[in-house]
Amino acid sequence: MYLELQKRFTEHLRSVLAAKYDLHLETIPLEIPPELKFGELATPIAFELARKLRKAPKVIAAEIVAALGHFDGFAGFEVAGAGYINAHLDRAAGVRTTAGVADSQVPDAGPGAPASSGIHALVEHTSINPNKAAHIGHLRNAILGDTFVRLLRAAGQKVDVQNYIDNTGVQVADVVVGFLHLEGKSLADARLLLDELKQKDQRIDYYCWDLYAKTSQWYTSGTDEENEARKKLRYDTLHELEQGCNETAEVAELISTAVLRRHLETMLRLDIEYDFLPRESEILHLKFWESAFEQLKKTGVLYFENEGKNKGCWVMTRPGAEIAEGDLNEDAKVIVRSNGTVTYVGKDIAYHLWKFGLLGKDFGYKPFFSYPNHECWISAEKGDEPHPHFGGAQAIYNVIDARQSDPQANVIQALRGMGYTEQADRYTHFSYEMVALTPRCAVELGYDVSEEDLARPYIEVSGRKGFGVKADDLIDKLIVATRAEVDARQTGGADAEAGRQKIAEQIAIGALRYFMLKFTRNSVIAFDFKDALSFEGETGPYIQYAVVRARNIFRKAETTAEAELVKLAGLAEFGAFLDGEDAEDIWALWLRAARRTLVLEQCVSTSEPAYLAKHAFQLAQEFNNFYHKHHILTEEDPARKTFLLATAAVALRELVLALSWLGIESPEAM
RNA sequence: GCGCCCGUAGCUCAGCUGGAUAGAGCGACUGGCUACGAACCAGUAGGUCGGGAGUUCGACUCUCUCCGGGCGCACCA
Repeated sequence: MYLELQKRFTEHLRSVLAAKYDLHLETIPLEIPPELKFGELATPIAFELARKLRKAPKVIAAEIVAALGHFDGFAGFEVAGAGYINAHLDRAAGVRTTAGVADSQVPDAGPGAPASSGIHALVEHTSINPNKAAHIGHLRNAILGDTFVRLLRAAGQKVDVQNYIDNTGVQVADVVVGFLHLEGKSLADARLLLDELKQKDQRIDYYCWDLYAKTSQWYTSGTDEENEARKKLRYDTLHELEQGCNETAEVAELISTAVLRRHLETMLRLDIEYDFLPRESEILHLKFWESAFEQLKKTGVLYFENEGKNKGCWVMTRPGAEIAEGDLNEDAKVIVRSNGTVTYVGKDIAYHLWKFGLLGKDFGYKPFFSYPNHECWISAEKGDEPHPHFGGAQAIYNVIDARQSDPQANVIQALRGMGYTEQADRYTHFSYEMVALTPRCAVELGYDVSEEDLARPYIEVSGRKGFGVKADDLIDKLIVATRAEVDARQTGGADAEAGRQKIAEQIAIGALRYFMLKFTRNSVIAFDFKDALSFEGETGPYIQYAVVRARNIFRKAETTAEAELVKLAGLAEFGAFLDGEDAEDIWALWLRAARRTLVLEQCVSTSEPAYLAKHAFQLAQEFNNFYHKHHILTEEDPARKTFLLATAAVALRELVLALSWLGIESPEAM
């Protein structure tokens, strides 16, 4: 409702300015006034025009207000302060629109839907190296990505979710080295180990977590001579993995696939699902690079360097670099090494051409992991038929941490250089800062923390060092904590034993997801159990609790939210309930509820889910406030009771919807 | 050396394309449960928005500079 009125106000204002001053402004600054007494919508446009029109802002504002007249949805306009133009909404009309059934549905491609609807988007997130357990840093990635997917879908976009699997990289090679050479095991042993872990209900990703840390340490723990040999072993192993069709690669395939399954299971606990898992092995074996290389040479993005330190390499100019014609660019990015092998960025360019459907090649597809409602596919050299098709998206979003912004910029630069400017413009590096541990948390976990690290505000998590909090451990810990709370409160009555575990899980996941989403993307999260295990204040459970409170009202009143909204529509007159000191907080709640579409559009256009997290919290806060002040069930005036019930109904509807966009369930009881 | 990010209340963070008196949560202190269950609510204290200069009618927001912290800048992935 709010977004719609905002647009109408802007349009009307624009036409007034055109008629009155012959001014044609592209954008008109709007703001939400600091207090409700100033109205619900305001513009400081008069300040801007003061110089141009050689008049005082107050005079201009008054002239504009006079010209605005009256139109639907607005109660009136006024000049305030030094020249603000404040718009007061027609509250009763606003309530009617907001309560309306049409507005309660997820905005689809229709009137009022965001401009971005109808786009085919591709979101890549999670992308954990399949050589160890997922940790809290990966959780931030996956939760941000999954939430953004939900937001895009809510905005009417068709979204494919991809999780890129680097199954032939050094990280997997390291675990294989550890397995074959450090532990002296074989391919047959790998099969045995997987069976054994399965039978004992143990986690292969946990096993690899330790092995990876051990191997990483092993590379540098011998004599210089030994270390040299170990390093060689490492690169030989890596090449065997890239090559494929050998026993080492088979071990890698076995272990990495098992770890990958574990990652999918971990993410499923958080309600995170994927459509497709493209793997690096297929990008290599299906020779994606060869096709990309031709295009890159043809368009002149890549050139062969004949001199300097990059002699013998195919290189590209870095973004922003200004090199005079004919000058040697030593700073160029190497894409093909002098030995003919391609670098990571090169492979990434090929992969991204595929994402936009510009490569002229496709993966093979095989089903890999079944969700209740759909199948997740994985890349294969020779796929199954029939299969869905992925790639060929109009817009892509890569959820990758901020440290990789340079390589990401290189890929975008390459696309632009090849003439794919539209695609480059719709390529979003959805970057976010890392999750680190507070020194206190690290000590608590029993890690050796140096004096130097103790003095820091936070310490970076490192899979290589085995330093971090594993995702499943954290989830387990959260569930234990929420279960204790649920039991202490006897949620659902003394005999509701069965349901309590489910509720505890819903609350635990809600707490975790909200915790990862409340921070804006570019702030480093210094992880601490105290904060993450908190269920009070600005947390997921706080919002879930507001939902439960609202539901309890309808349960006790023996009615439903939907029925009460219909009843409100039948009420001839309720404007009186929206006026006066006592009603301000009620109107504030309606107004907040009406801002949903605006918030959604903001989140999508800025790639920032945190705004929705904040919106949901504020909505819950205003509802709790309302809940406390106005006792609904004892209200004697039937019309007012209907109005109050409808208010709770809208709050409930909006809270549940906002939580669902955040990937958080709304429990029936708490 | 070059590039990016951050610095706002004791702590953790919001602050939309510059706009009205800089907000929230936690922590501290005070008060409120025989209410629609207190995972809640009300109140108090707490800020030279890292320092300085500039642009502007107006700067937490833009520019420059300095200080402090973090992360990138491979023929590694």
